[in-house]
Amino acid sequence: MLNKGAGSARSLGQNRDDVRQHNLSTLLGMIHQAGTVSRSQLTSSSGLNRSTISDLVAELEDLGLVVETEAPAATGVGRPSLQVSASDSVVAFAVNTDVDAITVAVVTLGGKVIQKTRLAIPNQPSAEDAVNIAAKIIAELRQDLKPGTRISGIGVAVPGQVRVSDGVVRLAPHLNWVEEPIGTMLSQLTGLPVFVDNDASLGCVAERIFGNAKGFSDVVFLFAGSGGIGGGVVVDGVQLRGSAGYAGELGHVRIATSNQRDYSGLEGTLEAMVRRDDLLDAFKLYAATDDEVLFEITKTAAAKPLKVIGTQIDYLAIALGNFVNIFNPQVIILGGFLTGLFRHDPERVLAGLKKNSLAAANERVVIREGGLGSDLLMVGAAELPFNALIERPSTTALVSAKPKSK
Amino acid sequence: MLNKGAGSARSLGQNRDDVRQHNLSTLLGMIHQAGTVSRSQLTSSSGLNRSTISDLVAELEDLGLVVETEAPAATGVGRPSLQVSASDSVVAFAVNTDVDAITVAVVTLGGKVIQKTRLAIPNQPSAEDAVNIAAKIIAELRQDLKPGTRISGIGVAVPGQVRVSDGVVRLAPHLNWVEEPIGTMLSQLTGLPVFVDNDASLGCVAERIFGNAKGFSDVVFLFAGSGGIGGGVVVDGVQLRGSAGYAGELGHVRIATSNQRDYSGLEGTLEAMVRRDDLLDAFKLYAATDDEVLFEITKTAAAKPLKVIGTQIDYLAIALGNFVNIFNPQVIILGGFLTGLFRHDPERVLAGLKKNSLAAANERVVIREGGLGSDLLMVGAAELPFNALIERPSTTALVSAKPKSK
DNA sequence: GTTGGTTTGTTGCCTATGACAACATACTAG
DNA sequence: CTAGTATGTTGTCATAGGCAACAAACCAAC
Repeated sequence: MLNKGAGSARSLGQNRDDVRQHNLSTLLGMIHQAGTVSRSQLTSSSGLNRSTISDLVAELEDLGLVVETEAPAATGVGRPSLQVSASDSVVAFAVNTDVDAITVAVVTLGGKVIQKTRLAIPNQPSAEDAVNIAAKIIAELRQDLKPGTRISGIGVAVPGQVRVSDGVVRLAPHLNWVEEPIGTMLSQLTGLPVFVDNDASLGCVAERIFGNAKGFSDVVFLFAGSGGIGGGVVVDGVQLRGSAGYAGELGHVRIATSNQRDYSGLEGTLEAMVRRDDLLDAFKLYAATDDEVLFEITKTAAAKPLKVIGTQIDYLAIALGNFVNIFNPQVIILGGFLTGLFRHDPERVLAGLKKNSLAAANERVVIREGGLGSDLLMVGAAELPFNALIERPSTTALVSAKPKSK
Repeated sequence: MLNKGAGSARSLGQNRDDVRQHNLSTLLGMIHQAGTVSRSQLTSSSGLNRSTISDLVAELEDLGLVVETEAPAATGVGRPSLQVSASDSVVAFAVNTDVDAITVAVVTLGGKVIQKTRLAIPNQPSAEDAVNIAAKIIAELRQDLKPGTRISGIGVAVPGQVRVSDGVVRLAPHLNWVEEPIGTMLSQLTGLPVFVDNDASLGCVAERIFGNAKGFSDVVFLFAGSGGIGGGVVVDGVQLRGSAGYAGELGHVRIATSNQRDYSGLEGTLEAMVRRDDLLDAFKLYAATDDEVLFEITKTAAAKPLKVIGTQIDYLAIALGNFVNIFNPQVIILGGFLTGLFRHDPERVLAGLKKNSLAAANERVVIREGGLGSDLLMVGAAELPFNALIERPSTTALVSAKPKSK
């Protein structure tokens, strides 16, 4: 029942049946991303004929994936176009196994988080504990789902390196997990398809589809929290995964000659030079929520913290310069306390970025804060099972919410 | 007549006609890459039906793009399959505008270099000079083409940052070119479609299709010469280009805290820390061919050069570690004098790579030397017009070799 | 040589699906 | 209420890949 990650099917020969699948997939993807679109919009942006759209949408409706509704507010000349929405009765579970808590959410195909449960955990949970807790919460949430709801699967965001193909966590330093096959474990407990990926990659996915990177084809995403710095990259509209799914480890890119180490033991990396703990030390805070850190970074006027912040901004700018030279993105999304560094002195970040990258590559790049807040990872994780569904709308099996009460 | 670079058509809706185009394109791509394949191989690797392959190949033959021949040496049971080859009468011109010479070649659709002319230039040529010289050589080579030969266009490899979309060289430090629209210029002189790209990116393309990265979907390519260090990346089978075509500037990635600058003025970058001139100094050579440098690096036993070489190896390893963390490639291809550094002490390179990257990401990566030698850039540059042709086999116009002698 | 087995090429027919055109429908504008 | 416009619906058509049957070209064994 364990599923492969969003695969990268190289385009070979194309049977005629594939056309239908491709078009269904494309339409469902558009509807998923937009939440609600009119049929005429689908017609123009897909380039297909009106009658074809009609037929395809009808098939998606038969599959129970989308819902058609009358035009709500009639505006403009001509007959109002029918609105097509992703069905709210198709959902995915999103799981985030963090150091201090396990969060589970129910996300609809339209991208809305309709339920969220966060269970604080005293200490580093073992993989087994984490999976058991997640399975328990999922079972409870599953009871509360409306009748008729169907589940496409479970997406898990893990702060560590994940072999996407089979859902094995290779190394999660903060959780102290090594070679944990949590995909298989969770799949066995729940009977649902499970997909696992790195948390930052999923944050990137979420920002690209529903957040501040929406509509961009080349995106660099950086997120910094208590667990270090993670990254995600979208290249030409596709999430960067690499040959085994470990690509995009932007926090572990070496940018300085230093023996400071990051949480994975690498020297002089972005994660080693830009540390939340160093900020807390400077603020003389010994524990703080992310919001408190953000507030302090933005507002502080004391000399010592300002120096630390300045140093971190400069290192961040070096890393951003590297990423601009490597990826030539349209937009860079910053999340976590990197948002604070950017807010503190945007000009310094931009100046450093320019200094550390080629003029041609940096001339159009824009830096933005992330736009999804606390739902970021939930939305991103849910994309994993949804992607599988969108890739094969007519053949992907959905699981009924309440198997017993048939 | 100027053409856009190998575009990244996001897959929208698909008309039924597109299927035929897609399949023609896929087959022509396979034939181009293989040089010669049997029809049965095409059948199995495309997944299409025998009869469909028959029909498609016939269409490609009608278009004059491929040639079918009887099975040469009958081997194995069963009826021998017809062999399909890329037509030798379809060619592209490849141009490389380097600091000290302009090279022009004629490359066949099968990837063979059938003519090559290298004209040494005393000093940095202006863009205008370079284009005029290239146009002149192209005109001469065009005279010598066999009657019936058709030209798909011109591909130009430039050591600098190129806006691929319209063939403008934004900055080529060694040539001292700024904002030179050489694509348009050369197109006007020759009447042929012109495509321009960065030389290292094209080297990567060449290695991926015909060289030591053949068959890999995730490749990092690094080339070092007298002009500095350039890079190219293949992600999931697709060349990394970025939003405007400047991606893959791997030589300008900052890896050290240093005020040494590279040729583009950036501090502490790979290109700044791994310099050919530093090696020449250590060898007490004041001018040397690439082969001489390679020989010295591999063979030297003197203390001072050994130290320089060791330092450069360590910096190279840091950069490679970064690229492994970022791209999780299957293979890294080294070209130019980086080949020498690798040959000098492969274990040191590999150890440094491991030290500077995550275990999960580096566990399967392989480092190889480039396999194409002096034809590298010619083959790579020719890929630009060929790619345009392969993308649209039935609608891309080919130009006759001798327009006058009609 | 002959026969059987195997693989591939060719041919004619079938089917699925997107395009198209004609018509119906639902809105705005005046 | 009429004209104009944009969209949905329906039936027909054309196209291209699948398929099955047959032919062709090879090998192996006797």
